[in-house]
Amino acid sequence: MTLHLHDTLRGKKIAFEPLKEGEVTMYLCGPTVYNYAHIGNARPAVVFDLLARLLRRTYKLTFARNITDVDDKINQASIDTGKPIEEITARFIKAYNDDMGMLGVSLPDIEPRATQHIVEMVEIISTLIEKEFAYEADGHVLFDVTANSDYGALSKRDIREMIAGARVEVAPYKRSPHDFVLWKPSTPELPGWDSPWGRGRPGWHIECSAMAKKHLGMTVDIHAGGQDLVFPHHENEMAQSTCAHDGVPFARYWVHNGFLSLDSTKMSKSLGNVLLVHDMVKTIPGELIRLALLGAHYRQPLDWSDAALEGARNMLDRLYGAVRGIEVSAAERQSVAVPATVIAALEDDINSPKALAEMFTQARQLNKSTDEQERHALAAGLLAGGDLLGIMQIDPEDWFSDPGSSDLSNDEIDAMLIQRKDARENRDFATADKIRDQLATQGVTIEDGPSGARWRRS
RNA sequence: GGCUAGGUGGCAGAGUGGUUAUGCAGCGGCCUGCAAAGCCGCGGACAUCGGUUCGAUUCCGUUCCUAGCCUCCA
Repeated sequence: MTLHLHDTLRGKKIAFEPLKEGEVTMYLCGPTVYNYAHIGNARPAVVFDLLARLLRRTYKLTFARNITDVDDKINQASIDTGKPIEEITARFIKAYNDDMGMLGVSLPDIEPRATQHIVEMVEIISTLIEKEFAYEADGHVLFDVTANSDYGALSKRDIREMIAGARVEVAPYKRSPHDFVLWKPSTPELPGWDSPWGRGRPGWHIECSAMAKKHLGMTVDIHAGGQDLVFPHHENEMAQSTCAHDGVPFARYWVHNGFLSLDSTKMSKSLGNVLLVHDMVKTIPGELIRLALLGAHYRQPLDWSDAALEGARNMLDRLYGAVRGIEVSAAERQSVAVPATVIAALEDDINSPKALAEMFTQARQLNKSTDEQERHALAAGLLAGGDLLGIMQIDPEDWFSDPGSSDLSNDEIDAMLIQRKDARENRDFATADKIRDQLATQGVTIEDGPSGARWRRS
């Protein structure tokens, strides 16, 4: 099985072939840095981090994830807080990378910022005007959607129908209601750059076209993002780029992740149900959040809840439980093969739930086996699979003994276990069970095995 | 209203034109001093109504429902 991806433009799953043999370029629409990332923002970061890991196994990958650091919301945040824009963006870029890092998301190869690509944006806009795909009106430069016959292909929309159903008041300077802004004037107090059309700032969509071209070339292999970006953002990017490049395709595969809801409702600030990753990682292990995000297929809707998190914890308990007590060196887990079934599942359009199911199948084989050599090999494979998925990244003992907010220390637990061991050896089961019950009330479970007792927190 | 994606067992969540998902929960058994963990086994599902077919949860169409988009948004 080779990698297959669901391509939004073609509307089906397609065998993946990069433009250049052995090399892949991928562009992901990253954050607008005016606030902390919430759990919904984390989904594409995690999903496409997994895709990047998968691609790096077989290709030389160049992965770009942009930063939108010029935007009305950022301007508003600056006005609201009285802090300079640069201070706000710098702070939230760092927070974003730190928070995503806690979820096992690696940094991309390139992290281009919009404000550092104004020249390239102006260049594309000029080209579009020259080729008569764009026009200047009332200080703005707008893209003329009627000049692009393919407009609407990505989001499967018909411009004529859209015009009929338009709900928004149309700016008077637009020739057609769906023409979108490439460049707009800026006021003296807002960020702005000199351009052939006066001092102004870019529209939202143009940055991705400019940065993708500069860093990855006219055609990227994979363009990724959230489903909500399909229209208008990606539709517009595609229109700009293909028109500026005389029809050269902009992206070979468009992949979009589904939405995340929170307890079956949309996350929104007005409802006050926004979960920030920055806060969550203070009390929840990052890889637990990551696993919960990978628990559903990336294109499916995912409902975030305590139950979902609980389910992920059970899964990690089972996986860690399987490899617990088996020593696998770091060098070994790096060199050993990831189970083929896990790879196959992931190569089938990033089917992470299937991949996890295969991990459990291997875990059961491991639990079943009494042959130490076989157990060791299965554990190593399981850990290698964990490395690919970005889970099982800590020592199993630490996983099961993390004191968290408990006021009972690990040493105290060990001491109680020694007392219990003595009691058991004297066949004083009443005392032994009393100790076990006492620990149970504090969330510690004892597991007696052939090589003595071990414990875990639940 | 339009477009897109969905509706699977108690819950989560894959998949398939005829045979086991997987995890949690439940039931029975093994193991254990008793438990826990683990192992073995069991039950239980494919929204609705039609159609195609020897046979459909899987393909086609209807209806109902849900989510996203159509305006900034992962």
